[in-house]
Amino acid sequence: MTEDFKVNLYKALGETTRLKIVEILVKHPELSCQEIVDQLNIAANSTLTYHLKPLLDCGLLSVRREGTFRYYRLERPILEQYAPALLL
Amino acid sequence: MTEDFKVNLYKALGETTRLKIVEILVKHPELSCQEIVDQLNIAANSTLTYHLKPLLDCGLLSVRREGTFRYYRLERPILEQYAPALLL
DNA sequence: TATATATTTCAGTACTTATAGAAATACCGA
DNA sequence: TCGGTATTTCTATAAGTACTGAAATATATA
Repeated sequence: MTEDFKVNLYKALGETTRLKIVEILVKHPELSCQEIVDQLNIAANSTLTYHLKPLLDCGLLSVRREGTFRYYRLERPILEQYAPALLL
Repeated sequence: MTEDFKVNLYKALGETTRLKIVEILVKHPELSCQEIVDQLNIAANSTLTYHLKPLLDCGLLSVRREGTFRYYRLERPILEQYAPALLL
């Protein structure tokens, strides 16, 4: 496990919008892009895509495609290991 | 526990120099400013002071004064709760 | 094929952060 | 009080980040 991995993981969690995304996904098995945007204070879907990237890159989220939708879900074991306080 | 607290804590951990400070202090009971600088890739003490602030503000570090020295130590219970992987 | 919906990519901008050197502050011992 | 050491504050700058609207891409369906 490289040092950069941990920095990137905590950097991903250390931003208001991204932490909210994680907290929303703690409460739902999976959500589409639009369903997540609807629960955030952001004006553009492109902002969500921008924030999803670091969360996906460090393995905190994964994605499932279904038609034109993409459903995002939390990888709970990773969160459990690195930031268990967020699962409560 | 406010939302901002968690964001600030993970933001504090989500930066290379600050994560290194935490990892150094995992291995030592307490260290002075200069002792920490000597183990980091930074050229100025002012840079250390800059990084200590967010770590102190979120309660991950505490400080003890002794003469002209200040000794920094890790608040392990906080790290245990929010980022236990860093204690290993 | 054409249209509609969902999401991402692109380009620009405002804002924030990391770094450093110099000056200031704090404390100690001679 | 003076000189020395430890640390912080100040100021500036370069680099990185968050956000947006518009355009592009992808998929489903009529």
